[in-house]
Amino acid sequence: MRRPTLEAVAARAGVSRATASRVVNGQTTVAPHIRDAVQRAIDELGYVPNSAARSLVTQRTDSIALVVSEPGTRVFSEDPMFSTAIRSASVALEAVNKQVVLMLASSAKSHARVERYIAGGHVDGVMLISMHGADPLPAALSRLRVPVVSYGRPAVPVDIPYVDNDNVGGAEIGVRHLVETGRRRIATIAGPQDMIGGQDRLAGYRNVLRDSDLRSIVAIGDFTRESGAVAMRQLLRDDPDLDAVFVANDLMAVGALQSLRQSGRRVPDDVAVVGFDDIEAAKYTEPPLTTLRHPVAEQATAMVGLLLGLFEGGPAEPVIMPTELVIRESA
Amino acid sequence: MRRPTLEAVAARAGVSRATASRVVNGQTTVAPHIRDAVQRAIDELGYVPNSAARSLVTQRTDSIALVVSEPGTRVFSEDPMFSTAIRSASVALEAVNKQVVLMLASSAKSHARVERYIAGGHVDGVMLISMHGADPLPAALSRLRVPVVSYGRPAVPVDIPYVDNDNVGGAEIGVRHLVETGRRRIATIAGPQDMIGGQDRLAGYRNVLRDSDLRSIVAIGDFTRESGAVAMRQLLRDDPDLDAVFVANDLMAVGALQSLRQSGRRVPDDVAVVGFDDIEAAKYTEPPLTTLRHPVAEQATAMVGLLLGLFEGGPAEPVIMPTELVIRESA
DNA sequence: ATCTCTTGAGAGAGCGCTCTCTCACATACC
DNA sequence: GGTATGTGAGAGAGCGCTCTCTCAAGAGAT
Repeated sequence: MRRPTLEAVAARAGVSRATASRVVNGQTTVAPHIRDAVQRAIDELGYVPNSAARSLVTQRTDSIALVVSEPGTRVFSEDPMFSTAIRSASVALEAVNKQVVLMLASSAKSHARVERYIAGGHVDGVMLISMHGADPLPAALSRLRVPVVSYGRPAVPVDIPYVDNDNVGGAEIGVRHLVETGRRRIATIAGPQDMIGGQDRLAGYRNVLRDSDLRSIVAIGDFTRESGAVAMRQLLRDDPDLDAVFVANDLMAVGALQSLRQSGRRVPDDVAVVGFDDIEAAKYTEPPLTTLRHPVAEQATAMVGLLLGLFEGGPAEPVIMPTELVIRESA
Repeated sequence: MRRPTLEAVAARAGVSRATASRVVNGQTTVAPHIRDAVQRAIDELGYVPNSAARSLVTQRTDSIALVVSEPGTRVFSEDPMFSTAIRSASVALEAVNKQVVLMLASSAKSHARVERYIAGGHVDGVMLISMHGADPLPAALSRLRVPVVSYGRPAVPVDIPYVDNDNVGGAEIGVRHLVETGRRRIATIAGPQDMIGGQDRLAGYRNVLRDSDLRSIVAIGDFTRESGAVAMRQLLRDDPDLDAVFVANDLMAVGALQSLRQSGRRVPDDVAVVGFDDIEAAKYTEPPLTTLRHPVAEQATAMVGLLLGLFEGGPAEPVIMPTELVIRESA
């Protein structure tokens, strides 16, 4: 016993398939009593349209690919930015009845897979989350003439609308806060330099130090807690007298705090720490973390809006969200 | 200019559509030189099969719904268990060329949406993650005769194979560790009692205390950091002399540690703390958290195996994964 | 040389739906 | 009363694919 078809509904209601289709798709050119009869048949049979058949003829799938170009397995699982963005985007898409197809693209092999899948017309549009600079995906997808939007500015200049926060400006605010509270040896733990976020936040740090005639002290991490801990130890070796550190994301800041504790430094008395992202965990560190907040959920929602706009044929401008300093106890 | 069809490939290769289809689907009953000709046509045209047309006739979609019945918005974003499970399941499914359709089911409204979608035959199978006890979804889906597996034992006794860890046993190990290290006033911060994990871990705690003739001191949280902090404050008010607390997940343990710090308690000297899950953050708390580890990634992979087994018609037994005590500094 | 059997390839139906085209009928206008 | 104008409903094509059925050609058996 298979699922009922539109044919069955039409037969039961005593109308043609075309009329049944009209009712299913909410067209208004159906007389009320006929509409009711069809509706009753639908309810009685438990009819649900076959999506494959529908998208075969409409050439739409009502699905959106959410492609996560994850930098590494650890970050995806641990960094709440990802889940928050995925969650918000999902909710926004569900609100307009689009399905979310989640694709993880970590290796070159999976890149090919994603590309093939998108090319296969399985989805109406693509949302790209957080790719590395060398990521060939944005360019490849943009070539496929599929509507694509990106969470975070693509590293390669490619014609894809995106939503991002003001990474440079945010970093400047954070570092300036350290300068203004009297810190003089301000180091930074930067993010990976093949990621736009990593580059921009480092640029913001450098901008402020240059203006203040302070020396820059840089260690590079990869946005994981572990790398933050390692980088902090290295910074302390390089310059034991540093009195502040701007960390490019909160996850690394958590690791940095641990290293500072292990080295006997008091935060913020000996060393002030400023993070970036304002993840939930930032409230629970010892001491609670001063950090830069940006509206991840709103960014994801805006990204959905951008994509929907693309469907309507509208030209889509990049959206930049503001960044705000949240002062807690670490700086 | 639209995408090339099988028709076009066949024409270019000078064969029939049927033969082209045979090559695309890797059937062996095609002479080598014809197969090569078709393959060349495919490459030249950049042909990709239309999935809608294919699944219309095969009645398969090669997609799996990953339904996350999230307890609350915060947990999904913050608890790395979710992202780890989602990630591992995705990877395992991609390995067998199945697509992952991510669906969040938080409200009753979205439950209906999910049910309709599944009923619509959009997917070949369903993986359910972490539902509440009152969740009607497992029963509803099982009624739809769609293959369903669950991450975590369903609260309602329903015929769905699942993968879980030994929550009761794990909790017992954790609490026994506290007893054996001389703690006498052992409280617990339990998880939500409408979740199986919440219930079972509390049951494990109670089992050990009963055997040891110790009094149980219980506060209930909802698996968020915040609720852990609140619950800990409450426990300290109720029984200022408690010397240990077993917390039903690490996220709440992080909150509990903060409350303990704020109340001036030293950990583990005054109060020992044992968590559950061994999330990455557990290594970075002050002090690092003693907790119970279970293999989330492996569980997710096993769940995929379970579902694939269901497709083959195999009867599927529940899989229970072991839990292991990781001793750090908090207990 | 005739018949059977295997192998490779084509013809064509049909999966379930949408949507254009067509037409019957009712209403309005001169 | 005849023509123009709507309006509601049906007929039927066709979306791109798979898969069964059919058949031609060659190999092997008698």
